Amino acid sequence: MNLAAIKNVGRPRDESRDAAILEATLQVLGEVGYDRLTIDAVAAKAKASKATVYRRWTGKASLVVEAIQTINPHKVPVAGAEPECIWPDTGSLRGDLLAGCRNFVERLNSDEGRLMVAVMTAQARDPELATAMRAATYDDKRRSCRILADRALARGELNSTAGADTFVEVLPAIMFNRLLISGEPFDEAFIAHVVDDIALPLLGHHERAGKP
Amino acid sequence: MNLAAIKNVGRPRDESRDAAILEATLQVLGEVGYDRLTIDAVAAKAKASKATVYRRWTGKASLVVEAIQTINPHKVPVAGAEPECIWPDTGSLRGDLLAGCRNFVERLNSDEGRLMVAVMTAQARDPELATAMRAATYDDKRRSCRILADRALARGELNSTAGADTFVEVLPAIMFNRLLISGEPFDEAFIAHVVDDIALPLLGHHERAGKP
Amino acid sequence: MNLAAIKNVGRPRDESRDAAILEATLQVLGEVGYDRLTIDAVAAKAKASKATVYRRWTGKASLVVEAIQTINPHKVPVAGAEPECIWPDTGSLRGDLLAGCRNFVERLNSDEGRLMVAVMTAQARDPELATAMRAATYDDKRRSCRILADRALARGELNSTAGADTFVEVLPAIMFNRLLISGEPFDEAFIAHVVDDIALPLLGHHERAGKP
Amino acid sequence: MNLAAIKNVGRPRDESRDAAILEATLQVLGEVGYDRLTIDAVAAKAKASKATVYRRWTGKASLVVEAIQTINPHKVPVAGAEPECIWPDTGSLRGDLLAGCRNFVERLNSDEGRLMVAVMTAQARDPELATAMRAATYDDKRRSCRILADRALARGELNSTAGADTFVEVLPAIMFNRLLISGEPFDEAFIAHVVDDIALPLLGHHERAGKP
DNA sequence: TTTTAACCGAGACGGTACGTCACGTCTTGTG
DNA sequence: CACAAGACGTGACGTACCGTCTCGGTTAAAA
Repeated sequence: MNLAAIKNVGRPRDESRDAAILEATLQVLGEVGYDRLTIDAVAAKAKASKATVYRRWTGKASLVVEAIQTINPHKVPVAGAEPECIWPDTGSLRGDLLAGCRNFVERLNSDEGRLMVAVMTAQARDPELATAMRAATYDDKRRSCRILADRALARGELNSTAGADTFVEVLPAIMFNRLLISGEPFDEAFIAHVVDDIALPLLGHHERAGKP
Repeated sequence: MNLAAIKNVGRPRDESRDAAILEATLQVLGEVGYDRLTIDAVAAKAKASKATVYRRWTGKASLVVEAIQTINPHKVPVAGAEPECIWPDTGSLRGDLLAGCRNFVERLNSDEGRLMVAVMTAQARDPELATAMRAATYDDKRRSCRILADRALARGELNSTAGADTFVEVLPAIMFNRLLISGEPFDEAFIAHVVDDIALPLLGHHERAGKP
Repeated sequence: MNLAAIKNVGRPRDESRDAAILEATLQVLGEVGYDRLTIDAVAAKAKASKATVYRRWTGKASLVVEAIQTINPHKVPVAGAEPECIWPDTGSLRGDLLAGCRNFVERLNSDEGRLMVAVMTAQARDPELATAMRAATYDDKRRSCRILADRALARGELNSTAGADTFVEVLPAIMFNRLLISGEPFDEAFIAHVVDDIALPLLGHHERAGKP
Repeated sequence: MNLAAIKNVGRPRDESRDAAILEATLQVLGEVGYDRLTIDAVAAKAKASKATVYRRWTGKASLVVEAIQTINPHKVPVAGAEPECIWPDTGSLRGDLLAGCRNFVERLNSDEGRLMVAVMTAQARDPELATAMRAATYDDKRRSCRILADRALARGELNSTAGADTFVEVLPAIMFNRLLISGEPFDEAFIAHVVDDIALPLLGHHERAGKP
């Protein structure tokens, strides 16, 4: 695909330009949103040229996707590497769920949330882009949920894996639905609701320690 | 606001133009998607002028929203009117759920599904579009779910409304998540899974007639 | 070719834009020359959009040619109209020649000369453009020379048309050669040289009144 | 200015690159003309790098000029050397003129003519290019004309140098005018016309041997 | 019946961003 | 050092839509 990359001839790409352009992309994205983001603005902010941008990315969509991915680079799974869980182990299932949801909600309430929304909306246009976005957000969420369920099984808090699959399926759906469709806010009450009314029942964990 | 409408002078609008333009909008939307849809293309296909389009709609978003709404016009609740449920009453909760999900899935697997994806994914860019789309799709789904739960309560199949709210929240989320994010297909197995593993447990309906 | 022009439908072109754009073209041409002239600069100066420029002209070349032509619009012969001679009748052949050459030289030494040079150089690229430029400059010059020769014949200063053709051929060649190739200046000495050493001999007019 | 040339250190320039690049320049020039000729295209065709081109020439203009000059390298006068006339000595003025014009016309009708047109028309944009082109084509022509006139004087065919200067001025002008402006073809009739109706009269040679 | 005012189609208008291309320079690895 | 390869910043290109604005020509209610 790229002769220079294979044969190692010619002036090598200045990798620092990638970083500068992606950084500029995130800035512009935060300032004006996906729709009003222009390649010219990104290039100007990165003190790069449009040609350099187009040499590396096919257009606005792929540029923005990669920019988003740089926020949590560890979330993109490396082939063969052990999936990394970004959610802390608190010692109990309910504690893990609350901590995990809080962690996710925190990120969604920050710039990253707005950026995710901006890019999510672009995925229908480009299947490749959809796959990349899904890996960076949705699949990552599912992996984290799976790890939480496994921890609870290991602790003996759950006695069957039956509900785990459903939980892994439903929780991210609830989260992204609120983010992308209903648009309702993420607050502490919502977190408690998701954990106690949705996650724990689906997991078959009926003794609620923290909600007598 | 509209002198002609008030004073009733001048040439009246040709209402047939609305239909032609909305029809053209749906065609273009299906052909190239929301992003590549242009007002010029819609006007050309409808043999209308751009001025006529802009006389009636403020821009692409509102035009597309109204076009989408024409697909299931009865779903847009008229103020003061009783919300209409498009899901049939089969006599049992599980039957209602299966029938309702099948109905929805059928629509998603048709052109309407593609159109919804096209527009849904664009809603983050335009709050007005988001609200309109939500009313036409998501809120409608929630209404239908609510009615199903109420029917079951009336039949005595449920003895508490506790799970109903959660059910109303989760089921549409699952559906839209699959449509917009995971992209997995909608098939009969998925419908059964949603009904038996998610909906009924959340509703607190543990006796499953069809799944002993 | 142009539906609007034929069927007279749609918003008619604002002819005043043509004038503004051509005027702006001449200004920019004078300021930075043909090579550094950009369509953007012309459009900006004319307070027009690039689309408007490209709607009327195919590119820089044709735009500039037409702009040049506006300088001496009377020189473009109207079909069927009598060719108009821009050179004055002084009463004698030598006087006519001196006056005619002075008139031409005067124009070449003004902005028009620079503009002509600028555009002449573009003609090799575009045959159509070459034809237009030739009509506006070279053919016009030949016409004027022909009229001068006819006047002299009518006055009895010449007794044969033999030299007239050659004169009509040579004099413009000498002029344009100096303008485009040798680049030597046009001064009074050059004019006298052309008239007395080239034009009159070729015309077979050997009695030189003013040069005993 | 050039350390390597002075100190004779480092890798010496590969002189064969010059030839390859100039050859490629002529090819590209013939294929697409001066305006569409790009340094990238030349470098690619010569399998050279742009850096190598720019190391030797300042830009498109000087590159093309030198390429053109390679066509008739003997025409570029070496300082101090006797100017060389490329027109044969036939023994008579009229014979010399016919032979000289035929020689020139022959070259103009070949590739060289097209190249000259391509570059000539671009010279107004670049004074350096203009000077170089003039030396390679126009001045060369004038030199040849001067030599022809001198031969005739030596033979006694002319008895005054008065017309020689005018002849030297007019003949190249007629030639280049036809090539660059009027675009009329060069044929045998034109050659005879130029010799008998323009050149010989201006030279004051009224006995025409070959045209009784 | 005439007037009036808004409608209609077509399409020109000033803008803005697009993605491409060529420029002349710079930066690698290899000889 | 020269060289091939090719990335770099720059800036113009010509195109495509945007939303607005004129045109000439209906169309129907008001005068």
